[in-house]
Order: sequence, then C-alpha cells, then structure tokens
Amino acid sequence: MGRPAPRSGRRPATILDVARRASVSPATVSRVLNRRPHVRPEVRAAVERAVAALGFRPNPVARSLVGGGSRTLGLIVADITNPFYAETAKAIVETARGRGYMVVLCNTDNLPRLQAEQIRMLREQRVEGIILGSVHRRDPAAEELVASRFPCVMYNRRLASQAGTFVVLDNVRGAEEVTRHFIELAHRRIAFLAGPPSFSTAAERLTGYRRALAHAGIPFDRRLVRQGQFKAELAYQAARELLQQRPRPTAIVAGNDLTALAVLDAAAHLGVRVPEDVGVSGFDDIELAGSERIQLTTVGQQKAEMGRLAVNYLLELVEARDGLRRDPIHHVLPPTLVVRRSCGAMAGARVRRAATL
Amino acid sequence: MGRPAPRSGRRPATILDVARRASVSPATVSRVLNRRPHVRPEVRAAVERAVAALGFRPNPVARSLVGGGSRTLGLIVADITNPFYAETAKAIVETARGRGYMVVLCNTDNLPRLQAEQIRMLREQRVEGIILGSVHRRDPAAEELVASRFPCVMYNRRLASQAGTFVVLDNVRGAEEVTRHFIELAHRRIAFLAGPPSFSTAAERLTGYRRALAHAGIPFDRRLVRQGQFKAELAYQAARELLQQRPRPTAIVAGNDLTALAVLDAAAHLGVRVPEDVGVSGFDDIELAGSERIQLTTVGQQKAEMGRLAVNYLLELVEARDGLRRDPIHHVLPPTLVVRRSCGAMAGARVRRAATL
DNA sequence: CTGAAAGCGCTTACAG
DNA sequence: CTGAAAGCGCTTACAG
Repeated sequence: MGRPAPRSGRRPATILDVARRASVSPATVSRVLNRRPHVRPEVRAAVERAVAALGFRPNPVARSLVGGGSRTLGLIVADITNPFYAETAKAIVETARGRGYMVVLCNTDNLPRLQAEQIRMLREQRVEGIILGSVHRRDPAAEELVASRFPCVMYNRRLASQAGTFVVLDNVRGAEEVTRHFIELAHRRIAFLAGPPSFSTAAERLTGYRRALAHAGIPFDRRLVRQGQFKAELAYQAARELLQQRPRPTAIVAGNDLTALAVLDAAAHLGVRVPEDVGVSGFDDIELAGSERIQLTTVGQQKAEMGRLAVNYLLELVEARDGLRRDPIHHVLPPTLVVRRSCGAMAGARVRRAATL
Repeated sequence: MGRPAPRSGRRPATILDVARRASVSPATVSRVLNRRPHVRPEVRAAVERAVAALGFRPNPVARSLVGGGSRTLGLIVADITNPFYAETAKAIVETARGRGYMVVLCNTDNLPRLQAEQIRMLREQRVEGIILGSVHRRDPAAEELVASRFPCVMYNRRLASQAGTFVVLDNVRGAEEVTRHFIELAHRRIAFLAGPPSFSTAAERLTGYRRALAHAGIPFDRRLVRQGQFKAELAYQAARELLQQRPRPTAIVAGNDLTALAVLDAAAHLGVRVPEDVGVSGFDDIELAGSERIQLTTVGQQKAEMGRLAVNYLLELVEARDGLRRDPIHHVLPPTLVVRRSCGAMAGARVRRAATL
C-alpha cells in the first residue's frame, strides 16, 4: 500500500531515492550534495555511493524554486550577428559553462521596448544574473535593474549615470589615438562617421575624435561628422555623402568596423582609392578586419577578455550572499591601435623608406 | 494567527494572492491562466481583474517543476562567431521569443564531448526542446536524444542515419551547381577545399562537386581535394598548397565562405590574382561575401528561414501532447547560386560582350 | 463549474 | 551530526 513502487523505467532518480538507498534522510543527502559541513565522513561516503549508483543529478528546477539558484544567466545583446557581440557572447557562454552556468541569449536590435521586455522575462525565469551588452546612456529598464540590486553587469556600453558594474573599452582614448594617427600622417580634413549618440560608445568615440583635433589645433568642422548608426546600410549612404564633399575629406574615422567596411564599399563604388585618395579606420578589430582584401586599420579591444570579466564580476555579485555586496566596479580596458593598410601608413612608410635610399 | 499577512513589500504576487483577492481557489486561477474551459465568465473576469490589479505573473519555475513546461529551448551550435550560426541563431531567438520561449545558447567548437555534456545539462534544466546546429554524421549523443523521443530538431547538418527531424540545405545540389558554373566558364582543373568528412554538409558538398565533374566527363583527381576543415587558419594553409601546385588549379570551390576568404588571402599573399589567375567560390553567402572588396561568388542559403523552420518544427513536437506525435520531418531547402566577381564570370561576360561588338 | 488536497523535487530552519 | 516537517508556487486528478 502507500506510494507505488518506483517504476523501474526511465524516471530519473530523485533525492528521495538516494536517501532510501543510503538509509538517510533527504536532508542529509541535500547536505552532502551542497558540500555543507556537519556530515560524518562515512555517511557522506554512503550518500555519494548511492548518488553514483543511481546516476542521480539534482533537478535544477526544484532547486531554483526553493531559492537554490537556477544556475542560469541572461545575456542581452543588440545584435548577435555583429561580430563584436558574437565574439563576446562566445567568451561569455564558455566562461559561464566553466563555472557551471548556462546562458539565455536575447537580441534587442537596440529597441528599448524589447530590452525592457527581455529583462522582465529573464527575471521571471529566475535567471540569477543578467549581462547587458547594449544599454542606452539613459535606459530606464537598465537603471531600474541596477537600482533593484538584482545582480547585473554591463559591458561595452554604460549608463550616463555611471550606475552599476561595467566593463568597457576606453573609447575616448581609442578614438583619440586613431585620429591622432591620421594627424601624424599629415591629414587635416578628417571626417568622423559616428554612431547613435544615445550610446556611450558612440558619444565617447566622438569625444576622442574632437579631443585629438583640438590637441592638434585643427578646428572642428561639423560637416565632417555624419551619422552611420553603427549600421552598414546607413553608413554606406553617409560615407557616399562624405566622399562626394569638395574638398573631399582625406581620411574617415568610422565608428566601428562594420561601418568602416561600408566606407570601403562606398569608396570602391565611387572610384575613390583607399588609402591613396582617402584613409579609413574602424573600431573593434573584428576578425575580418585583418583579411588580406580588407586590411583595415582599426582600434582593437580585448573582446574575449571583456566577456570573461563580465561573467566573473556578475558571478561575484550572484554568489555574494547578499550581505557583503561591495561597491560597483568600473573596469575600463585599454584600446590597441592596429595599423594596417587602409590608413595609408604602410604605403607611406614604404614610400619614405624608398626615398631615403 | 496562521500564516503571516502578505508583506506589502517587494514580494511578487503568487497564485494564492490572486485567489484570495478574487475569492476563488488557486485551482480556478490556474484554470483561467491556462485558458481552460469550464469557468463561468463572471468568475473568469473576476480572476482577470485580480491578476491585473496585483500585476501577477505566474512563476515559470514552479510551472516547470510541476510539468507545465519551462518555456525555454536549448540551442547548440558549433561556433557562434561563424556568421552562419550567428544569423541562424538570431532568427531562432527571435522566432522563439515571438512564441513565448527563451533560448539557452551553447557553443561546442565541434567537440562531441562538449555537445554530449550540453545536451545533458539542457535536459536537466528542463528545457522543453533542443535545436542542434552541428551534429556529426555519427553522433551518439544526438542519436540517443532523438531515440529518447525528447523534442529536438537538427538544422544545417544531419545524422547519417537520417534519424529525427531536420532542416538542411540541399548541399549536393549547391556544390554541383557552383562546380558546373566553373565548368561552363571553361574550367577543367577545379580544386575543392573540403570540410571535415564527419559532417553531412562537408560530405554532401564533396559529392556535389564530384557529381558535376562526372557529368562533364572530367576525371576526379584526388590531389585537387584538400581539407580546409571549415576553418580559416587550416584553409589558408591548404589553399597555399593548392595554389602552388603546377599546373595550378584554375578554380577553387571552397567548402564555406570563411574558407573561401582564406583562399583569397592566400592568393593575395602569393601574388595570384582572383579571378584572373584563379576563380574562387564559397558557400553560405554570409553578409560580407557581398562587400565590394570581397565580391565572393557563393552558394546562398536561406539562413533566417532555416532558423524559423527549426523553431516551428520543434514547437510542433513540444506542443504535440505526446499522443499525436507525427513522423519526423525532413525539410531540404534549395540553394541559390550567387554569382559575383570572384569566379570570373563577370569579367568573362564583359569580355565576351566586348568581343561580340 | 469549482474547491480541497496531494504532489512536483528540492532546501531550510527547527529540534534533538 | 541527523531527521521530521514545512514550504517554494504552481497544476492535476478527484470529488462534488
């Protein structure tokens, strides 16, 4: 009588099965499973034997219901087909797996409404923390998330308020360095293909560009700044306009590699040679930037490292059992100027060297 | 006395709160929530009012524990930084969201051990179904998953046994068409940069290549086939070897776009002109294949459609309440030959046209 | 049509 | 050190 005998079939073992086999209570099994102290070694061993014999694996859903943690994180990016996000996402997923967490992927296309909805869904699904790859500078949903003290970290972009933990590139310096690089190559009419000013990345890169001009005493000319929106199609149009200006800019600093590629396309279609007629630079150093046909000068960032840091900071928050939650961390990574052919420095070097001989 | 009054604070409303406010039982609330019949309209309305007033959202974890479904799917790909996977993943995530499901992303780097581990973890997390983007032709973990009748669908690649539901490209035809295209351009020494033969995609593309040669009466020459492993670095080496053969192949059919780009690089480094000295083609039609600097002739596949189909077939399985589970579906999508500059057809056409005048 | 009760598989105080 | 009991928030037979 009483409960039916356990079906010998496919039903996965539960903690009760383990308890019975080891002749202990489920509470004790739970203690062993969670490596808690206060269990006699021989009891612990018996439980472990039972676990092994039954091939028992705790049901994460039950654990999560009772507050034990779902071992799942959320990752929200703007566009997973953007190589920058794909590369960081890969590092994030792999780092999380190494720590025993899975990650739910969400794609927002930069739509605030979608991002707010995804944050809500992720919290309902009881993910233990959220990584935000594409917050806006003002971003009510993200700000509320941070304020609620729910474990989260931003990467790539940050809030204007500087609230919360984030790991970002030093975008100001990156843009400043690449712009100065063109200045050192004797450029004066340097255009800037900007990203949407609602993103910290775009705003900071524009700042860096202006700063480099200012340092060199080159007046800022707003006609040389065009919106590329970080998107290939829009950037293509903007690049055409820039390239048709007279006098034509002698260099174009693009907001990211995707838009820099659009500049290359626009130049090709207009018969403008790169780098002879116009120098071009990007931002991100995606894998294709180094290919022989592209050879894009760009600002590199440590994408895998950024992803790893984001996960590690997040898990610190997740695992900090409430009390000892420390101050938000602002981790700013250094940029690397990657000089390839598209800026003209290579050719120039060769020419100069030849002249010296 | 009895249970403490609900803390007015942040505790999210539960089904019990709703039941109390609507003066019904939790069972009735559950019925309304799940749109089950047999609820008087006025009761239903009262419950709905209570739900709205409390901002109640059912806890998916509890639902999932009791067998109600976690509303989560798993997606396992070989490499999310490969644009093919990024593009299909995007469609998958968005289609799933439209149907109210989230998706857990896993990356295997094509390691069978990792894939087996991820499948296990996903099942433990109680995802309701799994999409496999990178099965091997023999793949014990995937075969077992299919055999267990757990809802799953493969895309891109399939099992040699043809077991399970899948949506794939007609790879044989794709490779056959692009090879024939070169033959029609009068090529005879056509090399093939293969993928790992343990993948159906690679095996089928090789078959298509051989079939086109056979149809044209061109003898198969195994020295013209090299392993590119679908990876840029390995393909680069293999491409160098091919390009240094004497006589040099006049065309190279690459197993995918990533390896075709490696061929372009190798050619550039060796001073071999594309398409004048060697024609090149890829497979996948990733976004960059169309850029002005690349202009890669390739075999296009409907990536977004493939992702959408995978989700829809999977949800059919998930939602087919056991009984009416129908036969596995084998959906084979047609390839599209995308002719750009790298094959030489453009230049050739122009030349021929000029000659005619 | 509706409710009381049991149960999903764990964990966490509370006793001892 | 260990166990009995309650509970996490739902859903599902079973009664009525």
